[in-house]
Amino acid sequence: MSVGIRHDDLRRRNRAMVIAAVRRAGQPSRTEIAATTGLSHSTISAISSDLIGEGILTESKPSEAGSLKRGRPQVGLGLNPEAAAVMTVVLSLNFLSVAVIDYAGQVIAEEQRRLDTLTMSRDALIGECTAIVRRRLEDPDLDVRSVARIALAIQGITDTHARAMLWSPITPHTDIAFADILEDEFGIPATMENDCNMMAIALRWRDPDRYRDDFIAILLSHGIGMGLVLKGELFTGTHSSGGEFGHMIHRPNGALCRCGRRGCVEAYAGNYAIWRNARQLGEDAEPVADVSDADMRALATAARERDGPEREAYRKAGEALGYGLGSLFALIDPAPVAMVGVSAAAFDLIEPALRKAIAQTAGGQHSKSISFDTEPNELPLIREGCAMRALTFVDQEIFAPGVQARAGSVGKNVA
Amino acid sequence: MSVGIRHDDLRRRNRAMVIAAVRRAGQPSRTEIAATTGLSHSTISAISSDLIGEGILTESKPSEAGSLKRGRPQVGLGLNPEAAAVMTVVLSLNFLSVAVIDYAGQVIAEEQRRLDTLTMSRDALIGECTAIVRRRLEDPDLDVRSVARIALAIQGITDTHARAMLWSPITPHTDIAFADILEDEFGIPATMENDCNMMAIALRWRDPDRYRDDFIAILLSHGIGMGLVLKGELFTGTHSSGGEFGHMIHRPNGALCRCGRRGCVEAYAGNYAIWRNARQLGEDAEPVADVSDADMRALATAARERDGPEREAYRKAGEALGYGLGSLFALIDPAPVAMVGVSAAAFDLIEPALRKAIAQTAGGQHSKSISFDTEPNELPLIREGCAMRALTFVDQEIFAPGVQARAGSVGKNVA
DNA sequence: AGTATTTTTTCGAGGCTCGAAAAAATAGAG
DNA sequence: CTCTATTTTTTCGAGCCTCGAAAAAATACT
Repeated sequence: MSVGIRHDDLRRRNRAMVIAAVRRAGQPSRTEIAATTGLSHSTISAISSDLIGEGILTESKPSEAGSLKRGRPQVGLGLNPEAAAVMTVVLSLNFLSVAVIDYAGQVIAEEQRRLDTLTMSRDALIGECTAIVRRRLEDPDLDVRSVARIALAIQGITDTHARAMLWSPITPHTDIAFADILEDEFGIPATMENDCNMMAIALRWRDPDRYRDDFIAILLSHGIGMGLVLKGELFTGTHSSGGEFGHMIHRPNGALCRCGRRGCVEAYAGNYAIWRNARQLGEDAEPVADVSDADMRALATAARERDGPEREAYRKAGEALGYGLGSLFALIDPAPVAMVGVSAAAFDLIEPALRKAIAQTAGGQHSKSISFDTEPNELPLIREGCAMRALTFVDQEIFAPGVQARAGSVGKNVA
Repeated sequence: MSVGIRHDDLRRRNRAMVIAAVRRAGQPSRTEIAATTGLSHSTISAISSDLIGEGILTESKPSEAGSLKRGRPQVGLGLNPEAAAVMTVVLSLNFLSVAVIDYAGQVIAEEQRRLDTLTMSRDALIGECTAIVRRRLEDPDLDVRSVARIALAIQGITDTHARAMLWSPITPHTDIAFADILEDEFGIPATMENDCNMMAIALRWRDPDRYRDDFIAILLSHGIGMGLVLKGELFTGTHSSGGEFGHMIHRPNGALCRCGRRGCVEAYAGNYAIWRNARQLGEDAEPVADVSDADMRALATAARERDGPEREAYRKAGEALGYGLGSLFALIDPAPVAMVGVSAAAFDLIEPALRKAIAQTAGGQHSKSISFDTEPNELPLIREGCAMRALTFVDQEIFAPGVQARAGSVGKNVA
């Protein structure tokens, strides 16, 4: 059950709030912070004075040259880039990418590597990850005083506590406790996140007007993934990262899915499924391991040129996505959707069937008003999401510590 | 965005916590409350002294005669039944039921009425509701000093803010702002809740060990409804009460649903659907308006006796529920399920097909371990849920007031 | 140079929680 | 029957925290 609020929690929470306000607003003045947080000027003054003294925030002279106003000019508060750094590690099919990011959110170093994730041994996969992290940490060019947090992201299922990868399509191995492994190796707190959840977080930071309290990010890639923000919080399953939209059942006993089951949404809308249908291989055909982005783009071009099996394949994908979204909307009500990944570039081919299908569901009552946005490139989004997740952890747990972790409502998934 | 914590919020929150602890635990001593809330004995002493002085709590001599312990005996704290009262109004098909409940949760008066909800005019329906509430409020036998809150529940869809019924199967009329109507009429704060959500809340109070942080209540009745608790909070849609499990799509373009669409779970598992299949009327047959509980029980008996269309109808219902649950579990991970309503009494007929279907979904990976519980009688559950919801509102908003409602995380759905 | 205006800091007041110690209330020992 | 050990509850002063009001700071306008 929820736990009492101690007197000392007060300061901690309000510190966290000031830091969060600065991270969101960019260069807010103390007065602006007071307005958005609802705290008094005196309190904000005291807290920001502390934070500046601790090197967490910095004062920056009025950024705008056009200071037309009369009185004492506002002085903006900004995040001190040198207060800390975080590292992101994104592990995707045959590709490993890390970045070091300063406290203000700027990338200060990165490194990428191709690897054969599908055939690598478990130890080799882990070894590559730790090695690349070590290289970045030991880079003498980089004055990385303090990497305070590492956030990993992987396609697939992670556990609720963001400690381990439970299953992933990019490797045959399961249950790898990446967070613990990195923490043991480097002594830096780490979390293991789901890629689509990070996409959702990144969208929220990129465009808070459009993606605020309720929205959906769907990854249209080899598999189908989803990141869901509801009521301002990242939605996760009770045991796992959850939100396995791609494995909702579209047609009982339908097409063969990569997961071994039948009729999943992914078995109609994943790249391999579109490929399979376009090649007319039949719904029982074994899913191929990978379809290159170039091949997918060729498929889309063919579908746009003539009415053939390619176009029909995209129609089926749209239908599956539409019915799936309709079922999802029956549960959560409609919300803006961002389509991310290679096939988002072919959304023109998918959309008509999708809208037709969704209109036939209870959740799609006002299907006209549901807005879709597309973003073909998922990797930058995932990286940004990881960075923001790691940075907000630092904001809260390192720069505003003091609340003992108790049973109950600990660790809200604030997106 | 979230708002700063003011100094005076502290006391309010801790007051609310003490009240909540007493409501949960029954007759806890101050020492026990200190232990569960994590606050110091001094604080608990001060707060409970206030609350007793205000007539909200009462001291009760050591309830247990067997006070074997050595030192000063604990004195239990209880809710003062006279501190307030709440009223519940449950509106279901052809039936209206109200109850007055004291602050300690005991029913002190009730009244029930049959009506023909399907054919009544809008005004007549509203009139019946206000009339029955007025009779209870004006009852001279009852010393109802202060009904502090009214909670209504109805089958169907309500809005997120618990103000209005948006749509309900029990009446052709839509968008009735029951909460506002009652508030205007009687000047008592009211909310309009979804029946299945109230079931979920009641289950949590009845059996907190089984139904704690994550569970599902499914109403198997004429229609199919769902109440969902995730991470300790009632799950609602972004605009409506949400959780329209019955209208997730089971088979695209499948059986005709009462909602006018095709292939919804309800079109296979609702009473009318089981009836239709048992009578072999075909999937396009118009759903009947009502099937009596007696008829449903007869159907179940027939299905148990011989392998015929009745048994097949229950099998199809199980299959639809199983695939639906599988899709749901793909999103939220498996959780304990309570089946409520007439057809829960026929769960033996439903379960085999349900388990078989769920085992074929991604969400049902460990389908063996998913536990189902049945409760044939929904009405008492709904009433209890309403009562607890209204009482916790009183706990928080009347007896621990002081936090201004701002934009942001206001009104958590604590189940 | 003086005044108006806006932002930020300072300072005392009032609250809240906490820990330690005292007070209260009982069971058991002699 | 008295005294001691034990447990619960209250009391009290200390230490923080936030707040409002007033002062100080920094600029534009006249």
